[in-house]
Amino acid sequence: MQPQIISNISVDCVIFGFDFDTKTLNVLLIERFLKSEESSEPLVNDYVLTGYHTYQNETLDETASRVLKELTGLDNLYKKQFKVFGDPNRLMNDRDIIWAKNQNFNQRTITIAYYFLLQTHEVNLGKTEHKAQWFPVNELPALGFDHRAIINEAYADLKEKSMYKPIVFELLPDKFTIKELQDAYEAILGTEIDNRNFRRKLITKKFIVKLDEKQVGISKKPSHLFMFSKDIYQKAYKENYLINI
Amino acid sequence: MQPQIISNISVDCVIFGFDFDTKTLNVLLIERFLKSEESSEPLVNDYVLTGYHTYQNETLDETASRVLKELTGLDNLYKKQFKVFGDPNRLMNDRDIIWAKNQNFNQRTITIAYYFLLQTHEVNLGKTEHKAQWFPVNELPALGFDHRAIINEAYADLKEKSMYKPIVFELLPDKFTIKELQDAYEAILGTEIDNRNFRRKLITKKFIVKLDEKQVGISKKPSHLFMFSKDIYQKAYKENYLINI
DNA sequence: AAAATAATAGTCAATTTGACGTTTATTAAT
DNA sequence: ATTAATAAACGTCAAATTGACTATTATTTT
Repeated sequence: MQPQIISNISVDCVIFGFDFDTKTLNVLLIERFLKSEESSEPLVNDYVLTGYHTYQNETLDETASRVLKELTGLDNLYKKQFKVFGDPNRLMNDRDIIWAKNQNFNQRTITIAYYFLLQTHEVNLGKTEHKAQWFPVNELPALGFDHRAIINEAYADLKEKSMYKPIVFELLPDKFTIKELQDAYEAILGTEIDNRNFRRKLITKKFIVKLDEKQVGISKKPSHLFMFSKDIYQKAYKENYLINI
Repeated sequence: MQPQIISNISVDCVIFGFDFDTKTLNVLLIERFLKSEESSEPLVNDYVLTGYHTYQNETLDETASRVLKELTGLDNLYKKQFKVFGDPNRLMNDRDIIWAKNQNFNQRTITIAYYFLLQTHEVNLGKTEHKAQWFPVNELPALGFDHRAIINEAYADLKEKSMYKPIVFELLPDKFTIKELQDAYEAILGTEIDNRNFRRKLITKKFIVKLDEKQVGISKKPSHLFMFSKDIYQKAYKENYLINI
């Protein structure tokens, strides 16, 4: 027996992935496609976030994790419930109306939006039954519902948090180079950062731990690997109540 | 005809008020009282946040503003939708169960939590029909539902934001002294701040504008009044993309 | 006129920033 | 085996900011 869904409440997930090759921050979207029965011409052909309704016996966090796992197979990623989207007129454009009719829903639905952070290469796109695809957050395709607004708010939240919290590390592997860290910051913030000042600033942080390892398998001078120590960070954070407006 | 409510969705409001006399950050709570029909002894006697269900044709932001206005008569305050509380077992303790029976609701309800910022003296407590009262955020009374958790999360969010955003000004009048500003920071952060360094740091900010006015009606040396210029702040902010982890 | 008190200004060494130029370790090419 | 190419990594210096303090000033009340 299927668990019962709450029909007017859903969770939508903005899955952010940092792509090391293109050095861009990307969003994972799934295709929404519907073609006319008569003309076989596409009525709806755009992209949406992954999401689903909450089950009666499930927390919202659990819904988000379930939805993520169904699409990516992944667990235990950084997860942030950042905003609720529940305007009475969330479904406004023609494609949404066609889609809603086809799927037989017409109720006002409130969606709790989450975002997740990972590296694009962690996801095996071939595996999922949905047609899922990465898009740079600055080059999004046509999107259904209010999903463009949801992505933009998620991105704004991530951008802001990245400036004062050690959240970038969630987009990187455990072992990373300072250059990769800088690339991630530049992708998120959309700015260039002076490499020498960036290095100096980050390397002096006690919670950025230098490992006895270097990169392998690259041409040119291989760089040192570092890791982020959550423990050291949290200890240091407690003393440090500074106003920085 | 009454607008129709969405029975499984509500909004709860954490109303933060800064009290200039006690220099504390307070929360406005309303009494929840129910007495036994036989014994006339109180079955439920604690406090809760103000809140209500969303109407079908209303945005969540509108619900929050409506609920605020009903209790305080106020409009146009700083408002932040900060988190959703929707666990299947939100209503757990005995008092909640008695209350729920009495009010005839037993459905899983998801509540969207907001917080508002103001000065305690802006609210005329006598005017409201509810028994409403201010409590210091660190000395909360017995609370119904999961409202203690909601307040704590709101407070954590406010604390964090106050460290990197000019949000304290929402707790102060338009014209304020540097001492009042410091008091507000100390109340929020729960720390003492060196007065001389604080003054120096804040006065040098271009968006803290010194007025040609002094305090009136106080003994001792009257202090200068300042205001916060949102315009200047926003202009300066755009250039300033700094990592501060 | 003096006492009391809160506001406000100032000092100095230590640290952090911003804006640059230089050296070093590695691989690929000769 | 030497050299060219390239990205990593280190260094400099003046300016600005911080942290931890002491001192002065403008008011009102006595």
